[in-house]
Amino acid sequence: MLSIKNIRENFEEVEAGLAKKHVKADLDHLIKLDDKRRQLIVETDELKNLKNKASKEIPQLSGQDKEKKIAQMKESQAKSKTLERELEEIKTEIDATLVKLPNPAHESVPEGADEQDNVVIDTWGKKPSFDFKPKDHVDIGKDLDIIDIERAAKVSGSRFSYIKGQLVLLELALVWFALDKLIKKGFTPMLPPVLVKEAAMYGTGFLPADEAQIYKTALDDLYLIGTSEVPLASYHSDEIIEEEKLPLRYTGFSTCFRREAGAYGKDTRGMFRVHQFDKVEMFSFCSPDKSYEEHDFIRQTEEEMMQELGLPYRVVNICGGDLGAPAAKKYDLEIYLPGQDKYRELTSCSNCTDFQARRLNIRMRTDKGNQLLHTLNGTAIAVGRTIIAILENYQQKDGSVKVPEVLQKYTGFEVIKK
RNA sequence: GGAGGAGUCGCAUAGUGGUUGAGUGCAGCCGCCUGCUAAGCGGUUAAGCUGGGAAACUGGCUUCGAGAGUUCGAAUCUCUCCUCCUCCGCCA
Repeated sequence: MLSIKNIRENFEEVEAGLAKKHVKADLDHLIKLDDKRRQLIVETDELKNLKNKASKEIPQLSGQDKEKKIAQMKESQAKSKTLERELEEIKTEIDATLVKLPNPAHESVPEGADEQDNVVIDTWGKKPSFDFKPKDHVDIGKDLDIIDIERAAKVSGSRFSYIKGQLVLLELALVWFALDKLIKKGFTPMLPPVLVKEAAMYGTGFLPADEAQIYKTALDDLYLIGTSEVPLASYHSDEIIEEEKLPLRYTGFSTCFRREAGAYGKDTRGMFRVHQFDKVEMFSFCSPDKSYEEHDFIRQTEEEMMQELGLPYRVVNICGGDLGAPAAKKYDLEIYLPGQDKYRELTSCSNCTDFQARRLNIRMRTDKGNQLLHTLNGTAIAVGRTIIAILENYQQKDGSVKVPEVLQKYTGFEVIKK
């Protein structure tokens, strides 16, 4: 969320940042509303001041003087209530507008309307060459009996999967691999709740923007998280953190749930786009003047993991029109999938600046007073998609799949085979 | 799910309609005292909004789990909700 103060003080910058996201907002109208709000605050505060004084005087008075004063206050309090109601309405209107405005894009974000305009800034690794026709993960999984999508459809519907046998151990190996690395880099591991209250969804900016993507429970006003970013960000809500403790880094491992509404035709084959998957996530609470450094750190960490896993990828700077509401800037790592002969999104990391911090009320204590901090998130390992990438990139002619070397100490085997 | 109890300024507590601009203790910080330490004495320690002022600074308002209500006036009374605790039931 933006603050009205920020809009007043950095009008042109905010306007430009929103324009980059292809969002048009009537900021002039907002400022007019805020003028009215301030004026009403002055008026109601005067009346409240009067009230406070009177409630000290009244007990000292008696008889007619007392009756008179009470009658007088009755009248002025009625007026005060009316003004306060007016003030509430204006505040509600301002907030309703602000909560819908996305975080303005950073100046280093490329211009553009959609995916087509994202900018590839780096490419790593060599696409594997095969002396046979490579299969996609669906066929590999079926042939080795380690992925069962048909039975998942029977039990849960489309876009679900069973992971079986050796692949289960590969998943856990990936999780261990990520956690080992991140703990060394100062991340505190967390197993967060996967059901959260509405406030956590609003606080992180998934509501109201992405309502259609979120599962909601029928009887309990709780939402299933689409990423552990939600409970990790909310962990410190309404807190003030000492500046010396920043950056505070957490890594959350959780199952994630996404409705994938509006993706009906997309990625229907296999488990690339499913309703449920496991993910190791990085999250950082950071001082505002260091957040772009931290963003690079998170991106580099993602790249290191891909390199150690030996998966060819490219880095994409997401353009303004393709950015979500909370992010001021975002990088995606796209992984090469031989089964599709394409680079596909595997991880992404965002600098949300103070957008989530304002909604969640997370500040840092500095010598110069308290101020909102910045929040950043990045995928460490999106397990499902990483499994796809490993199966397709490490497949062999005989139908078996080699285990990337860095994972072998966790799996205890070197090859997945029949 | 049923029955009770509780939520006050970092922690602990006082406070059942009006001198509460929320007191006291502990802890923290600063100073004094002091061979050292301890003790003692004095001061100080929340957040948000808003007005005046170039600024230093200064005035006002709000916040006692959250929201609504009663009242001229609510930490205090009423209602709803949230969280935690105890007991019973059920359960991985």
